[in-house]
Amino acid sequence: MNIGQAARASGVSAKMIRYYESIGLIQAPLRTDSNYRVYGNDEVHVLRFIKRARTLGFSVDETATLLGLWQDRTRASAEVKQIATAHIAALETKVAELLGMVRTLKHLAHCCNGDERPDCPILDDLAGD
Amino acid sequence: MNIGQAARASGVSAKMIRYYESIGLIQAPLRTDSNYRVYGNDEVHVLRFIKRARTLGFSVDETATLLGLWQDRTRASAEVKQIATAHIAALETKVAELLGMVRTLKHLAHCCNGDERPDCPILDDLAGD
DNA sequence: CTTGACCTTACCATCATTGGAAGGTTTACA
DNA sequence: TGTAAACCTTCCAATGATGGTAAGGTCAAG
Repeated sequence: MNIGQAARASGVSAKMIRYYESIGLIQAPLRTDSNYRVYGNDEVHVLRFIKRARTLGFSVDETATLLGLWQDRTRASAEVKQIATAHIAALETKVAELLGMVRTLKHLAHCCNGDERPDCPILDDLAGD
Repeated sequence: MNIGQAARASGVSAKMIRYYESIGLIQAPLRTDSNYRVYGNDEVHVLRFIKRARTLGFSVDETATLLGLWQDRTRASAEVKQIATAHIAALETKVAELLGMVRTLKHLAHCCNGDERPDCPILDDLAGD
């Protein structure tokens, strides 16, 4: 399988596959005589694992750790759960932050006439008035 | 006022003040004979405006637009409200995305024993099993 | 045999921010 | 007056994850 086919099969772009290889997240695959990377089903499986982890918001570093645990048949599920739980907490912190912004902005937008007049509580707030 | 004092007065780091100047978000200030930047209260006010806009999650580009509107006394508040409203929508989209991740992860974490055994529904999900 | 679709490496850009190095200036204190 | 600390200056590099592009080699179908 060429890198393009592996990309289509995994949902990870060829560009990112090369990048993941360059940072050591995945192993360098064998090459053909003409220097093309060659992938098999196992590699695609790994790429899909990575894709899914990234989709769930895990950083590449966390993904590397999860990948290591996945490939370690003697891992304790507690370790995985701990990473997931910490990630959930980080996501919830982020959500709370964003909701704080939303709350403030909604209040300001609600107070703003939004017409042709220049008076604008949104700008007043930004200016600290 | 030196850049360090302006930084302390505005909450924007000296580093970022120089950066904002370099990208044209703020005007280049006067300099002393020894080439030090000199700021006054107006400049600090602008920096605080920028700081507040960034805190509310506006991009630097959006901040530049808001700054322009702030300094245009004939602006229509509708224009500002439109930007704020669009930004609220973007934030809410992001929140929904994150909450989707949280929902999935909580479900998986709930199903995972989190003990010394290797069986782990979290990894199984990531692997696509 | 040519054409188009692939592959390769090697850069550059994004976005906002931080860090550091190397060197000049100002201030405070002995 | 000397000096050391705390400033300031510019320039360059890195972050994280990805997209883009350019220059060149390869493969497969017509």
